[in-house]
Amino acid sequence: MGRNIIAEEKNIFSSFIRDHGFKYTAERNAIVEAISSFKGHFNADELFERLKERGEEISRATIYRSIPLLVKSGIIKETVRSLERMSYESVFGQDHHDHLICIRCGRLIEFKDEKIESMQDELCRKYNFEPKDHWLRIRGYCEKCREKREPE
Amino acid sequence: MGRNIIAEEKNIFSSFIRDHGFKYTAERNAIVEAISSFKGHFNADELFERLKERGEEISRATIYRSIPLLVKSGIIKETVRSLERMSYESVFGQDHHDHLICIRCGRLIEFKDEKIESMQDELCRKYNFEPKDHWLRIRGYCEKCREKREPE
DNA sequence: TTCTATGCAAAGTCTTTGCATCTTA
DNA sequence: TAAGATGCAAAGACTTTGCATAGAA
Repeated sequence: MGRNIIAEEKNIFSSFIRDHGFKYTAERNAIVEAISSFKGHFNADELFERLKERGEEISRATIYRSIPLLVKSGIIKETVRSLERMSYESVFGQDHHDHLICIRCGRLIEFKDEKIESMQDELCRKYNFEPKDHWLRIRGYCEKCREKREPE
Repeated sequence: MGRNIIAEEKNIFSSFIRDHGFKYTAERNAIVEAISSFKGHFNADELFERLKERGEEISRATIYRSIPLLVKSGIIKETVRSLERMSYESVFGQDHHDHLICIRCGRLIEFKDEKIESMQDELCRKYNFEPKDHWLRIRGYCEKCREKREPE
């Protein structure tokens, strides 16, 4: 992986673990590395499989137990959960983006809009709220589906 | 229930059903009525219980089978409850709003920002996307928690 | 009458948990 | 050595599905 963020992620996670009196195990280390190898979203099962590909047989129980820690440490965050299962993405090393989701064909269009983001910041100031993360999904009909729109 | 939207919801749903060659059953009617009685979010189980309270014993299978139809007909939409199970809300009879969510104390601040919404519309035009609905969540620290911030 | 809907129970999918064993600090 | 962590397998929570029967159009 070309991302040199791995070191940062490892640092953050291992500090988090130790600061809370937990233990930084080989499994947890492998999990952070595997997470860093994802470019986009992943779910618990995909993480399990990725670890397997990398020769690390870590039980699903451990994966599931590690996810809340990863989220709390700040290196991953929850992402879209439409009809699908919960999925996650790295907080570092990726451009933030939001989603347009087509109701009909399920197509997912990623976008990033600076103007919307700066208005969000402005809104937060109004509420004296310190934003850490945000999540915008717009559901509707994509270009291709606008015409032929009918329930499947 | 004070909402006189029930008639509208029933109309929309029954039209949807009949337009697609399905059948408008007593169960489906009871389900629309129960949905109209919710003020906010609800999930499949809460819908089941609400029906029971109203003296309608409708099987969970039927509830689950009806939800996609309700969504497609446009009278309810998915909403978000973070780590919890999927939940829904009525499309009518409620003000749309988005959320600021405090990471520390869980406080939920509702807001509506016309400027952000109109920029979303503009963005959709750029992608030739026809928006039907959107969700914006901003996670961070609320006024009260900004100072005393510490991981739980 | 025909085609769809319902309920039941069984099966599925995803996630969590108890417990014995192993590991980190 | 003590407090945690892991893996396994079993249990849970939520949702979907096959099938026989009931019901709407």
